[in-house]
Amino acid sequence: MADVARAAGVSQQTVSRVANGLPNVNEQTRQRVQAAMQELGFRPSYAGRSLRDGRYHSVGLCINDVTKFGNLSMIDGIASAAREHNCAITLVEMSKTEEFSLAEATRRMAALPVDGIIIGMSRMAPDFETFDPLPGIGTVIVTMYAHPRVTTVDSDHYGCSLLLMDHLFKLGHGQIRYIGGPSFSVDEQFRRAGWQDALERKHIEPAEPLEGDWSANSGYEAGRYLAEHDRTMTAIYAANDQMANGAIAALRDSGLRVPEDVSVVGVDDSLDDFVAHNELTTVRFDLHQRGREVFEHAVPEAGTAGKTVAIRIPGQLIVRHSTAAPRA
Amino acid sequence: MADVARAAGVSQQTVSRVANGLPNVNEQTRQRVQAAMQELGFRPSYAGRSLRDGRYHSVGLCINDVTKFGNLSMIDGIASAAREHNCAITLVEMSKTEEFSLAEATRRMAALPVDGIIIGMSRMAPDFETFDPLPGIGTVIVTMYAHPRVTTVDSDHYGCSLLLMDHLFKLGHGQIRYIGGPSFSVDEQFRRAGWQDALERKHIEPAEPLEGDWSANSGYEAGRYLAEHDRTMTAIYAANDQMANGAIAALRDSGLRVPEDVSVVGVDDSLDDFVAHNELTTVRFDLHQRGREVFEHAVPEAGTAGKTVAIRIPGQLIVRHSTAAPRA
DNA sequence: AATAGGTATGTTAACGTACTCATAACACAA
DNA sequence: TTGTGTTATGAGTACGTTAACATACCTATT
Repeated sequence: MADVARAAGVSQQTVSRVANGLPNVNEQTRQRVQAAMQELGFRPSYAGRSLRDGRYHSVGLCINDVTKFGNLSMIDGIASAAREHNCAITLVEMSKTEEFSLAEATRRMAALPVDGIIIGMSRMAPDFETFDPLPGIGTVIVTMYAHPRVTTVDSDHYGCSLLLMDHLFKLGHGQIRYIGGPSFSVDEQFRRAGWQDALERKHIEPAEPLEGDWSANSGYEAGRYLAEHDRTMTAIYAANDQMANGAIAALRDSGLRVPEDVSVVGVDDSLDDFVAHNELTTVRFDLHQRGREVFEHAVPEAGTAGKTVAIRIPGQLIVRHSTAAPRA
Repeated sequence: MADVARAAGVSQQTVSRVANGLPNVNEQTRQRVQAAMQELGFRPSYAGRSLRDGRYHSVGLCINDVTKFGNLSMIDGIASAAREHNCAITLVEMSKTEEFSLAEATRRMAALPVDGIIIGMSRMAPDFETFDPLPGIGTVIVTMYAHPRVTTVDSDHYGCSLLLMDHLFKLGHGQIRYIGGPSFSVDEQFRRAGWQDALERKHIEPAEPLEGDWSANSGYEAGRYLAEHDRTMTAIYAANDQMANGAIAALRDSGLRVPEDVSVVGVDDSLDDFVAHNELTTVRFDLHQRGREVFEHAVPEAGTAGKTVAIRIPGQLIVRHSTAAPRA
């Protein structure tokens, strides 16, 4: 910047004014400075600016595995919210093997150019209870668990189960079999709790839940098992669409029709790109809204700052043709 | 930092030494400083550090739509390469609507804390030919097109077609129908060129290619059309697995067996999570290797810097059970 | 006793920016 | 003429860090 100033025969301050498009610069001077900038290939220094005004215009996002559907949708939602605020995302992917703790994640993120910290907690962190956010920087954890000192935001992974169960109950189903994700997953824990509570509210003893790994193949195996072992089954709730899709394939391979013999529902509404004529009844989450909530609590504009809240964004039931009334 | 120094009764420099774990600090002093840091909640300033040593430890990534398979895999691959170098990713998602130009993308990225710039060019930019990278910062474009002044890296979207066509030729197929992605897509352009060249090398006039939008539904429609209009067809090459999956469903709905009546191949190896018993013959790309190449050319370590290259990373043929010899 | 080599610590400077305040020139009204 | 306001520009400063150099002291060797 000093070089540009010298080349244009003005002060550094005038260069700054031109660079930022501020008023009160003579038109001739402006052109002279711009020519000098061009000449010297001047680019304002991000570090200098940030040091000066204390903002980075970027929000930190720490997740463990980019490719999981939940995390991908997180990036997408936050990216669009960030763009609306003219912000970038500073992404750190934690090693998949390494032990994940909130303290460690926070420590890593705090060393980066971020105005706020977002941590995706897809499995319970060992230090969740005791965790204290760093003072002076907005912190949001994306998870269903509430925390007394940190704002948490998530899609409502409990409520989605209630929506689906209610839909199945209204069709006339009683017992509903459950195919869950891996038990360490927070999403799984809440989706499953919703299933269980919904049944218990109707005084139905929940039948043994099955555990998959979110993949279609694991859903297939579970579906196969149920088709062979549960003759009275009329409905399956798979905790995501991928497993639901696998379960449907298994039922059909076992000679059962969907939905005439067995109804199947999933969660996420993630099949459209992969499966033709997607007929699965599911719950769709508004991931952009979640992204916006997460972003705005992590980087509070003047005034928004403040107390710890726990935000749960409801999903929307999408009824297609994988559900019907049970056989008489 | 000055506050910490005052509280601990030492100089700023000593605080710096403690913060960075440098030697030559008395054990007692170290503890005193650390106590003061704890007390005051000291965190080193990213801006100060960057200003001092001119590095950001982050690489910029500019893409248009996070959710597309190609872009997601880009994030994943680069994230793992970045982590190996103890780097973060500064992600900017360009508006999906806004006109995309390399100059604009570069301008945006250059204003961020990045040691290198990576631009995903999934469709041809209007200024590709005339584009000049900013001097002083490593720039890589992820695309199949080569550029005289910029390093470009991509999975080999041309070669994958040759692999698949060769596989089908060896099984005894002649004419092979093509279901492509949208024609503005760079990946599509090269996959299609590979299909066409492979046929022409065998002196087979390529039959009219069909255009989809990468989704399973578009593959279904194309498959349906082919089943009805091409009685002699023995093989379909769909430019991604999702469309291939749709095409297979269409063929079966039309009473054709896969692979007995028609062989089908795709690209990406992306179905595993979504489809049980995935039987599709396809090409898998090593996205982590691509990520590593991209990263290392964007942020050249001392010595690696230099000339413009064009790197094409070959895919690997995965033969499953959607392909067989044609009917006699 | 003088010198050399190590260890612990402090001082200075520079990285690039933009705010605040000061100054200068000029126009216009009283 | 004097005062008042506007516009264009410059000077000074502070943001937080760390390399390089300087100093002080202590120990071991000659």
